[in-house]
Amino acid sequence: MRATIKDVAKAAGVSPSTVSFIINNKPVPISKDTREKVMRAVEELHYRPNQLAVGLVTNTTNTIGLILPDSTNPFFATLSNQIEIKLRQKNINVIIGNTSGNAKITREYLRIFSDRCVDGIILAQLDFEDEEETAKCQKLIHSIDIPIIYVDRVADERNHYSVEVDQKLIGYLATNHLLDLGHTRIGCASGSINLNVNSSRYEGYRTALKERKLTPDPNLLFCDSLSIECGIKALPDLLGQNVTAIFAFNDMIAYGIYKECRNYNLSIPGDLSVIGVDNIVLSDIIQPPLTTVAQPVTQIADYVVKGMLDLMKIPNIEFEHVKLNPILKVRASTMQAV
Amino acid sequence: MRATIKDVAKAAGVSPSTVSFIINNKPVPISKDTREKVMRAVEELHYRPNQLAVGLVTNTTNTIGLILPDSTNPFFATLSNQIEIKLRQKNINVIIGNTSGNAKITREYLRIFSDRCVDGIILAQLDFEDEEETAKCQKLIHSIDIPIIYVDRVADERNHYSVEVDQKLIGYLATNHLLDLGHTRIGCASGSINLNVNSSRYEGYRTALKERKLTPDPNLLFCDSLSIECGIKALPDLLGQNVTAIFAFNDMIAYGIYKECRNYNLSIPGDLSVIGVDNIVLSDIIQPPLTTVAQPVTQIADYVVKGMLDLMKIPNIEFEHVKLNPILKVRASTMQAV
DNA sequence: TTGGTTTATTAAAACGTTTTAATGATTTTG
DNA sequence: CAAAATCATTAAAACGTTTTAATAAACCAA
Repeated sequence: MRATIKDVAKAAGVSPSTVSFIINNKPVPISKDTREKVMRAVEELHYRPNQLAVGLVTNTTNTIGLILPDSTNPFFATLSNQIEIKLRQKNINVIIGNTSGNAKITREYLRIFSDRCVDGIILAQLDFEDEEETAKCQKLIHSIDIPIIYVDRVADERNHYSVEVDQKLIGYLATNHLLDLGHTRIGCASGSINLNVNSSRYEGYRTALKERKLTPDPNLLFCDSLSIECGIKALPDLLGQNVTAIFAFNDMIAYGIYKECRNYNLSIPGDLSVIGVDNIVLSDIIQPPLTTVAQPVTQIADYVVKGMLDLMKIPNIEFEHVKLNPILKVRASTMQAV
Repeated sequence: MRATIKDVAKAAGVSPSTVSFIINNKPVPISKDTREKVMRAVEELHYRPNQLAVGLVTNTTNTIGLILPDSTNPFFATLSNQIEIKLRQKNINVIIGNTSGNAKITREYLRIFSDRCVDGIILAQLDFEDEEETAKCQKLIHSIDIPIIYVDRVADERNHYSVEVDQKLIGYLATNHLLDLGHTRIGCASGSINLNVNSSRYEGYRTALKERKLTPDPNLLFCDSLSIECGIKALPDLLGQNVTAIFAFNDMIAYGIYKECRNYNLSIPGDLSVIGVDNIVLSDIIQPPLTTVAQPVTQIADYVVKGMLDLMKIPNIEFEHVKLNPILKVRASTMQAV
């Protein structure tokens, strides 16, 4: 049986209050003698406060909830890992909820985390196929009154603290790189275009084309999901449109294209240039190494954690909207158009 | 402000007990009328029970803690993802602790999870460099009296429920495959040999060699960590020993070897056969597709979840020790020795 | 000495639930 | 019709903490 504060109190011959004051270092005068007695009892009984009880009375749990689409995706895996490590140093624990990008599950986790009295929530996607669903989530977020930070996949709203990467710029950088290499028919392999991430990247793509007086061809946009399968499906479709390069909206999609290129006996970048987004660890290892637009994960995590700590201190602090810049990593999957 | 059970009781004109009985479907007679009044009040106030309070009195939190070395590693990412999804269906949440394979952090998480009254702990590594540290962990586990399941990286002990993959068989299968192809000087790129996973795999390797009357050469064992870096370091070392094939103790190590082979202008499998362990998603996409020994992640997760649910129902149920078989996936990174 | 501080400690309320035992009201039974 | 049984509801204790206000003892100044 776990020792309680009463057990400690009894063992030390003092009251529970005294024990509480001592273990929490409250600014209350305590005689040297009792302090020692209590500390000894704590040691001997291996006493540790029950965090449920502590949470109930203090109304803080030193826990934050992290809601993300898929921790299997290396980008989110790294992000959540970094967040966890940084928060642990502040004695804050992380509960994770994977939503598969599903609005219902997102709401479920919002409620669950709220029921558990987390001190804050980090939300990595609030933006769904169905606008109505998105609205429901927003409403819920508003009603559960917990500090919240949006990260990475940010909806268009200014009522929350947010940390994001400039998604348009991602599209712009990727497309510009391909244009610089002389490509003009550039396919896009995207996730659902109803999602902000994707539409923003696509917008960046269009901007880059227009700057060079090129007209974006809507047939060059293939939409599915941000996964390997998308790449596999996109390749034949886009080849049919005679593209010489593909802008994959993330590295996973690019991997799918790599895989399918083998079936078509196409060489990258000889027959097709490919550029991705995220700069997953393996993109440097895959053959040929993948040119990609990196999102500064560590920096994101830094800002998110900093923001969360601020928000926990001063709940109605003025919201910041951090926007970070992506970085183009040129490797060997893109080359001059012939 | 969140509504409490008292608020609901007041709104419905009944006592808190009545509300509690109703929302928890207790086998207590309740008039149709009050039931309706209460349900209406619950709806209107958006009442949801505070889980801290519930946990405090019921002594269950519907939470389990998952302790693993590194959720960034795709194998563990998939494992934890699967576990989370399956447990969510039983209304159980998962708290994750990443330890980086560090015994101190492991103990810290054990204590934290215990403080939070998790209903069970799934522990994916209990086996460290330093035996003393391992012992300390064991002792701690014993003292916090919470259902626990060991998974994947299991220490040599029979006092706990465990789910693991036959690690010796992994080594044996990998080595046998290379031997079948005519390789005889086979290097090993391993994580620390003091860890059970690695020593077992190495033992399987030795067994396979001996079965063919070959003497294992200790110089062919390179030890570092189960990461890309290990592969990068291992390659020059093992090439110095004139190996024709390398058994990488996981796929990440194999990726490191792939990467480094480019610097040495070596072709896989032409100049060097490589086999990995884990069958990470990307191993099928990397060029050449990696031959590897797969661990049945989904099955592991199934057994772990099943075991945990059993254990939560009957804490002193007889311990099971599930041992699953690995599966050899032959792809294109291994070929006949010349 | 008296009364005011300071020092050290504690009793008791509070946090939001569940659960046991008690209480009334109603119905059934003999 | 009284006693017993059933039905519907509630009061109060409990879970393990923190925190406020109260108490008691020791010290000090006038």
